[in-house]
Amino acid sequence: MTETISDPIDTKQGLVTKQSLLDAAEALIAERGVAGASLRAITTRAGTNLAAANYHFGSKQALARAVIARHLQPINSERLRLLDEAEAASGDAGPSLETLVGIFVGPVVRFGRELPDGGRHFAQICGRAMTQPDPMLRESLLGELAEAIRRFRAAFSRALPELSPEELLWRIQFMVGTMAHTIAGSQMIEAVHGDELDTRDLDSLVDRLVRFLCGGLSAPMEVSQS
Amino acid sequence: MTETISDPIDTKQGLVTKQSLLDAAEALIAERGVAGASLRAITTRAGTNLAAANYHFGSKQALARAVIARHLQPINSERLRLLDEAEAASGDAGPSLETLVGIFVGPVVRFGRELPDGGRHFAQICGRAMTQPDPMLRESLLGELAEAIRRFRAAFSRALPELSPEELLWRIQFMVGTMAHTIAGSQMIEAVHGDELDTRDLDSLVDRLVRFLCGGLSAPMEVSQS
DNA sequence: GTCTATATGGGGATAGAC
DNA sequence: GTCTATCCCCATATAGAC
Repeated sequence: MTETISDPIDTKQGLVTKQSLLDAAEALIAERGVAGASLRAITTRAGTNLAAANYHFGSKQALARAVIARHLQPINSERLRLLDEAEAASGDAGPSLETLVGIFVGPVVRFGRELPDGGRHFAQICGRAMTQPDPMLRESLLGELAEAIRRFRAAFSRALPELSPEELLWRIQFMVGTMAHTIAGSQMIEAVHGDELDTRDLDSLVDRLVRFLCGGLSAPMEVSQS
Repeated sequence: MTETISDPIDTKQGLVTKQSLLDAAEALIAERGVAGASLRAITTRAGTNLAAANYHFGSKQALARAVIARHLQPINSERLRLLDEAEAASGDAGPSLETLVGIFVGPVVRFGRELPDGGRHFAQICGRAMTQPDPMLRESLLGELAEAIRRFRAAFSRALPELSPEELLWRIQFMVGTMAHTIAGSQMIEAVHGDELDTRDLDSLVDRLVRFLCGGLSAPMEVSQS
């Protein structure tokens, strides 16, 4: 029963501290923003101290980057894996628009399901990150996203052959914006419409988003006269 | 030629200082975010000092609120005025979907045209504000928006009678998100796609946005089998 | 790996002279 | 209305003992 607190065979305690810091940072950054979440508050919540955070991450900014990367990397891998599968299954025609949008949107919205907070904190941070003032954070996020965007751009261009490359790029931008704003938290919905909407039913949220985005992405270039 | 620097008949000098502070705050908040733009930096850029800012606005938060309200109020008045006009002109049927979306999106995107910076700073702040961590700022923005949202919700429900109230509300939320993210600045587009897109041609941007949003708002509830 | 204590700098707000 | 000087608090990061 030797209580090997810091057994050299593993660094279990170190990993636990790191995890606690990431969890605390995630919650506080979601609540107060990157600038508003002080290392003091984060380390207190994590049950450690300033020195530990700098020992494990080197700086506050690096901690913030780690918070984003921790979940975003698996999400993007999942997206690319699903895209590969769909492309293999669909032959020469390529996956349908609905399939592509579902693959792009689904993992982000649904990913947090098994997390203790349902992924709400991460989703909020991630949705805000793209318009974040701090350029380092933005670039860190965009770096993770770049490959996925390129892959999806090619796939969308097959599913929407009538769009010019420029128009397609704009529509992808609009799609990302819709998604980002949705997962960043619908403060507006709750504020303006009270509790009319259930923001917790993620499955039907994904369905609604996919419908809306498919309609927007496939909109005709000429305004209908109906 | 009595140089009445502080003539009691008007408070011109005070107004100039106030304006400079708003201009400086707008630029710096757009660049660095609310938390990142210190009053010291703002007042230096405005050519004054800390005390002046607190004299005119009372606090940093109030200054930030004033920055948003200064342009948002005219934008929302314009939106409501255009909506009134369109409703009067369209009779019982109500304005078309395209008309409504154009009225909702146009003023925000186009408003800054006559501003010295083309409205870019304000647009960026405004697009970020809805997902801002600071609750006071968010609520201030939502307060300005609430009436417009309610009016447009009623108008959209006439133009899209086949949608359930809940689905319509979600789609409005998606629309606002697309718009907010678009005006918040397309860091993504520039980062991922280089200079492939022209982010300065506001007229065609509005056209593209309206097309996309009309497609999304009017998307059928059942996924097409095509 | 973890902690206490501290170095160093910057923040918002205000008092009081002009 | 404007400014200088200052109060007081909080931030990040690190040194050095354990």
